[in-house]
Amino acid sequence: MKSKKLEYPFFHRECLEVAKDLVGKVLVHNTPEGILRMRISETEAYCGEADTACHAHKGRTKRTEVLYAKAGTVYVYLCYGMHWLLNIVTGEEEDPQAVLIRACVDANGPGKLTKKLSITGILNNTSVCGETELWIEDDGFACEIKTDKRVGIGYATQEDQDRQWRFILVNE
DNA sequence: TTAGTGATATCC
DNA sequence: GATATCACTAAA
Repeated sequence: MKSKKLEYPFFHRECLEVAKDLVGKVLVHNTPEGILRMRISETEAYCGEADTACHAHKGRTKRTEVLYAKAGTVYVYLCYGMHWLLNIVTGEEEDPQAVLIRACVDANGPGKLTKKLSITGILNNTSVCGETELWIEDDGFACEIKTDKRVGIGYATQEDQDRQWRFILVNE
């Protein structure tokens, strides 16, 4: 099966669905040095203002503005002063849902992932659809996916921390 | 286990 | 203007 670029309709769905479907897909970054490809092995869903773990849960700010954009928009966030975290906006415009790309095969951890792919804040507010330097491909890879609790969100309510909104690739 | 890092949000 | 916080990593 030939690789197929994922377009707007793929992201224009509920973030839990998108997060699950993104596992096993290939993240592609077209840099001046060449094209980098990495298979996504772990994602997390952040489902809007009702989700206390989501950055936008208490309203729109300068930082979370991007989450309100339309599906397929890239949200790159600098965390702890040194790590870029990569998110893809999903769902309806004006509804702050997003999928955090937590890890790829050969890059265990969101900070390492972005370092390997040369992703920085300049990609914030760009899109993964259309003519851009960053996109996601489906190469027909089928895999088993398991769910788990999200991590690193100790500030959220216990209820939200217990949600199984993390999706992990199971390697056979 | 702990330090380090810097943008953002929230408080004066 | 100042401080507290944070979806992390590396080193021990």
